[in-house]
Amino acid sequence: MARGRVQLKRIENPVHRQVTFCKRRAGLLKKAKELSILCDAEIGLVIFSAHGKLYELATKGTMQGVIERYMKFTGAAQPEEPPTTEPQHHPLDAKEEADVLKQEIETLQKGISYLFGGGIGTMTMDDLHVLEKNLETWIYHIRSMKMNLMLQEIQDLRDKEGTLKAANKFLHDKILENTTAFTNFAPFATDSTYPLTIQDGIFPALGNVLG
Amino acid sequence: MARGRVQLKRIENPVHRQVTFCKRRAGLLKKAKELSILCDAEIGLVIFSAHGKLYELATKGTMQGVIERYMKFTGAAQPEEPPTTEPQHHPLDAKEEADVLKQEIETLQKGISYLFGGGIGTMTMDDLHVLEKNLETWIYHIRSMKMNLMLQEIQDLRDKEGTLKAANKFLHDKILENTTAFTNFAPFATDSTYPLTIQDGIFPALGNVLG
DNA sequence: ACCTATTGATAAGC
DNA sequence: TGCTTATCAATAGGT
Repeated sequence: MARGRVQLKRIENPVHRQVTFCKRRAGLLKKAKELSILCDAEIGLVIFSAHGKLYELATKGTMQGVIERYMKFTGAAQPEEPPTTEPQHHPLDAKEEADVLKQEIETLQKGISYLFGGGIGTMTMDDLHVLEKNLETWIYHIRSMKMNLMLQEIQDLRDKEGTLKAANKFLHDKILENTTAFTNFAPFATDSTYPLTIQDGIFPALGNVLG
Repeated sequence: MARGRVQLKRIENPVHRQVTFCKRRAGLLKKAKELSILCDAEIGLVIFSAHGKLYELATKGTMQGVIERYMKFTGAAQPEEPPTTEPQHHPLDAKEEADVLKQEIETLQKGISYLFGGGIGTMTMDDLHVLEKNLETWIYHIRSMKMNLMLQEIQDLRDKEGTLKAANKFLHDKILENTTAFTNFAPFATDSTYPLTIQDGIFPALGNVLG
């Protein structure tokens, strides 16, 4: 790296090894964060020092989440994880659905309180049945709302696309107009081959899927 | 790093993003290996690309070993080995998903034929139970695939947005360049107030919702 | 994929 | 552990 090449071999001097470990560990964690941010990747990094100390980094969630996702890929069993009982906060920008979501979360909390307050042992079959139905209803609403939010984003992105395309056309027309007026002085206009259009209809079947 | 500083922000241009991902991923894996060798550390590194592909590195043993060691440190329950449910499909692209979808539809049709062919009256409770389970599985897969398709479209629309913004900037710069050269003959250039930018971050919380 | 100008990381030294 | 600096490594942009 600096002031002399480094052999790819265990550093014998314990002081040098410790210093290098600290520096390179920081560098590695930084690089991992950068990769995750720049390229939208989820990264889990676990480092055990020679002495057994743990250093970790998980982008886009928790290390547990990364491990579970990894497990799914490799086909191994997933670690048992208690279901998240804490209501996730959704910092949505003035969305009407946020209120509905909060209401649904309250419903869930009531169910949780009900479950842990009374204790499972004291619950009758009817109680369990009611709770089950409530949970099913809740899951249904959550799924619907997730769908709606995604559909909303798709629509807004399409709107953005339309606006940007219109802006492009406007600017392009301006260049053409200028070219017509000052042909001799605007040679650049003819080689303005920057892509102005993008394929449409990439997802013609989405309507079917979403329907 | 080189030839211009890099913003610590998601790279919008999908081509640049992919290229940078490949390069930096290789660099990160190399750095991790070096740290492990030089400083005698055990490292587990898991990288999921934005498209869902998995890249991993485990020094001094297997990733399973790293995960188990990590679990011991954090005190979380260790993964129970046995029940490998299904060979999970790799991240599906649109075509693969379409094929799977067709196959699932055939499965549904078989179920429908079964239902109406034999008649409900002739079906045993076991038959109904099997059919129910199949339908549940089918619904699950359909929902997953709908989610994936929508996420894919969101991603592609974001990519489109980046490209269009880049095109806008190019055209806008051309106009400015032209304005500088022919100020007296291009009065239009100064009232070129067409909106060139659009707010970002409209859906900052989508990750939470989708998670 | 390969090339090179630059930036970023870091080994030594203190 | 932190700071400085000489030097090497990583890599962004281009071909």
